[in-house]
Amino acid sequence: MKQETDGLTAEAALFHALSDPSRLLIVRHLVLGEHRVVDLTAHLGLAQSTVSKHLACLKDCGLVTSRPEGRASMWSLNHSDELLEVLGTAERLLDLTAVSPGHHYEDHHG
Amino acid sequence: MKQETDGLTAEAALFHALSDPSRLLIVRHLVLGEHRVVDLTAHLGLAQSTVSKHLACLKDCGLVTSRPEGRASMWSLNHSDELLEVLGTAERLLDLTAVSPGHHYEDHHG
DNA sequence: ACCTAGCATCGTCGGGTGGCGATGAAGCAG
DNA sequence: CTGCTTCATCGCCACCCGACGATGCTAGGT
Repeated sequence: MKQETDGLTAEAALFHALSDPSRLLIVRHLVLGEHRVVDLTAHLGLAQSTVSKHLACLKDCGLVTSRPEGRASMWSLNHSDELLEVLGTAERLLDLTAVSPGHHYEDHHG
Repeated sequence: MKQETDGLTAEAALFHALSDPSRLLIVRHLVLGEHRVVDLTAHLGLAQSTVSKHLACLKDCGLVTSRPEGRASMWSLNHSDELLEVLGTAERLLDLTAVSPGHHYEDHHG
């Protein structure tokens, strides 16, 4: 029998990982390639401990991976294709949602 | 100019709306069609106030809409196609994530 | 008019979470 | 070895959030 509840929780956890602006910023930055914690720290303007915690959160969901390189850790996305598809579809959904009130819809759908 | 920060916050809010098992369950139930609050209440086993709050949350993100019908409110999904695409891609991402790297398990849930 | 059904909202409470600084381990430079 | 850098973890704090019950409103039934 299929564990709907379990899958639901896992899916909720995945979305939770993406439900924070800082983490989204981290993900978008990792799209560009591997980055160290200190790089993300400088880019986000957050404390190093905060960034590490965010990375741990993303790692728990399997979205990112850390590769040790000397004293540093190189972080990168795990399944960037699917992840970007999720983000892209979400943005499209936002575009559809963000229609200004009072603005009437034009009936040509592309 | 484009407010990246604002879009980020909106996207985070969208994912936040999907980051709760109860809300995911509501969405999946609304896929089947319109439903009243009391129906969802019975289906989820949650208090009516809780369900109303979840629906308000989903409504704030533009994911659902309420249509007044008598004393009741019929709730339905807004952009079910794109929303289902987001959920589907997320599940696919979970499938990829659930596999430990280096160890290819033969047991796939299904 | 009166009661019931359905719903949104408010107040509350316990747990979860993001933010920070401090600490300690691990690796590079001298 | 000493010192510096980088990072993960811990403790703390403020805030957010999901859960509930209670309240009040509206619509339909009698």
